[in-house]
Amino acid sequence: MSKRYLITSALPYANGALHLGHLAGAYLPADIYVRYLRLLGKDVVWVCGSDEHGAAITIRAKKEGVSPQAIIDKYHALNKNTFAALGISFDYYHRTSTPLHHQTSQDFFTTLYNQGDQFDERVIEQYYDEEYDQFLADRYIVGTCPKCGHEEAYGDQCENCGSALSPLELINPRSTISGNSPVLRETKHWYFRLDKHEAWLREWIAEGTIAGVPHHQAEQWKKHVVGQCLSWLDGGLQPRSITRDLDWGIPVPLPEAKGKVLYVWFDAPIGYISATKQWAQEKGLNWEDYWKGGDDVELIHFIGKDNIVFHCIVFPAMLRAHGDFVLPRNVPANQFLNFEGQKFSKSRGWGIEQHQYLEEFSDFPNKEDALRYALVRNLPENRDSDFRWDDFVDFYDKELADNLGNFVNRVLVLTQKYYDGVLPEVQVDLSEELLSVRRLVEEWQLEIERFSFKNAIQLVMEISSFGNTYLQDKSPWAIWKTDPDSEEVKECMFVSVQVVALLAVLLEPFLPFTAPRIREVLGLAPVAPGELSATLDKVAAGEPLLATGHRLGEPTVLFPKINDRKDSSRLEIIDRQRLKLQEIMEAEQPITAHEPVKEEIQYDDFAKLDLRTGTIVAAERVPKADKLLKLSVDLGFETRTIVSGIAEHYTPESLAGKQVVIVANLAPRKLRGIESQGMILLAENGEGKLDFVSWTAGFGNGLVVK
RNA sequence: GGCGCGGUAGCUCAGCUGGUUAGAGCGCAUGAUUCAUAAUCAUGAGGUCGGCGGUUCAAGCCCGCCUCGCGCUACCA
Repeated sequence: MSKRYLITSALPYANGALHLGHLAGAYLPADIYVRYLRLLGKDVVWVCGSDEHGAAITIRAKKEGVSPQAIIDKYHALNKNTFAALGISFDYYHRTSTPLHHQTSQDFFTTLYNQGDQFDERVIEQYYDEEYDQFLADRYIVGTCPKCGHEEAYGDQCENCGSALSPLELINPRSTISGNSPVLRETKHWYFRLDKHEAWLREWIAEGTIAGVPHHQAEQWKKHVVGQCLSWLDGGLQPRSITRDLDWGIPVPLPEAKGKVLYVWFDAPIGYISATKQWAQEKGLNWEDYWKGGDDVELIHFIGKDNIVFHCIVFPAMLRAHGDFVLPRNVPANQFLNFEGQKFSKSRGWGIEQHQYLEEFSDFPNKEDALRYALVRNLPENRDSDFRWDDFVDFYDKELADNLGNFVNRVLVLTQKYYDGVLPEVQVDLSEELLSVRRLVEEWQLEIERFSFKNAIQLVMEISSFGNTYLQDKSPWAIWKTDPDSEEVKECMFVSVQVVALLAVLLEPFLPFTAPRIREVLGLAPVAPGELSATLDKVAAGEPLLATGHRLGEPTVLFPKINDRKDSSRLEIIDRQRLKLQEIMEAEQPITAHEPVKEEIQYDDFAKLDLRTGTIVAAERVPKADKLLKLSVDLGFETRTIVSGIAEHYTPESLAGKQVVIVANLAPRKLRGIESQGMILLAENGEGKLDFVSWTAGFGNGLVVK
């Protein structure tokens, strides 16, 4: 029996939009993996959906004066549509507010409850709002933080100092519903006996075995995942409360639990199950084949690192407590993506949300794949990484346009020119010509199966690079000039076209918008499920992907460059983003205006510097450089040529006669082919403006500054 | 405070179980080339692998201490 793959991505919480960090964390990697599996013709289902319960949603609804239902409807639709627009190809995007999910969660609870030993009942004291006659969830209580004195700390956390709190710790607690001081009252809650699962969980995570029976290869899990889990287990597992006094959520299915709902963290992962049920129902399949198929099922959870403990400890414990369910074979959690060096922050406006990207880049060609590529190239697979617009531009221009796009284009153009787009007949041993490509493809497959998508996409680019190098080595254009019937040229073009055809398949998981366009210019239909298997076989056997006589389509530009001399429109889109960030930074400047003073040095360190007075006698722009000016500085005893990166701040004409201070003993350095013999001193303020360190005219050139 | 993960070329990052001269891309320098989206190709410069100490015939990879970043988690109740 062949394996079935059950893939999940963390359910987005339906009270807000998702930013690029979320996309890079749990959705894009999963999409790549799932598309890869489908290309291999595997039996795979990928589920996700909106997580729509919890106090945060009711509070937000109250604040905005709308119903919780309105909130979740809005964000469910937004997130679902945005994912779809970015090519995130879930098999099912469900939601936890559906009756099916409620029923599934209640059944799950009841099963555990009926076992008798999975839950504890505890009566605890909790704050109660007497005016509104209800218990207050942690988030409904504010008060003064005992650690930092912040007066608006929530019952679960102080947003000022970040410390985790319990409502009982707050000084002067008040209800956010009535504003009154709440009173303590007894209430009953149910606790999941996580502690009873500690032993097998440790073995499962550390060894990858369950009661000695192999389940997965523990060393294939990411280090930070295993590390954090073992750290948690070492701290000892405690029974965990799974119910809340709240009116928004899934009612606890017990007669004595009126007014109580399942804690959102309990029902959310069950959402994976209900989503699969719904999908299977609509497909006429049996959901249990995927969740209860034992060793035939590969369950993979894609999440961000904030969710590790939940998906590696709590949810597996729930699944095993329930019985029959499979456990995740791997949880390839990603770390966090930062944005231009800082964390995404909605309140600061720092970062960009997925839907916002699509809107603001609406005029950017191939914007979906441009974003996907920038993110894959920089996935936080093993540590936090950083999204920068500079990288976005570089990846797009240097790799997508110059390497990949240009390769495809030159192959197509040459083949059209020489053979009217029809593949010539050749005698060529592809397994020999494409030996290195074959190795790269094998490596590519291994990397994907190790969840190393960053490596995998770079291997694809190496194949494209191989193509460029191959073309350059053969230089068919040189041969063709004298011998248009050359066998060598035919072979070269035939082989090159095979590489393009291969790229179109390998790229599909990463660039699902571009891959079909390449197929189109090759005269092929979009790639079909399972086609990768056949492709890999052909590559291994040295058989062509496109045969002699195949007719290619007309070449088109896949990626028009951002830095394009004739068309600045794409650069303008990027520049608007840069400007936005600059404005945020400037608005915040006054608070963090000064740079920290550097490490202490000794007098001798200072004495090494030879600073001299000088006068700029001539200045001119450096050709082909936006920022550089070539300056001639009179030091009295000699005139130095100094290249300085100030062209964006000063015109050459304004500089002649300017008194400056230079570093006279700095090692010379060539910039844009001109040797710069020193460095001009300037100060830079918080807004990036510059000013010269100067001296009074007439005092003298070449004098030592100390 | 404890624990986990990370700190590798100017920048962004690879380096699987310790093994000869530490890798890639970008940037920079030099040269070649012109089919192509001013694209491509070759060559080169550049690293005390966060710091100190230790184990080993041999350490970026192992151990200890320190330091910085990210995260988890406590305590002083």
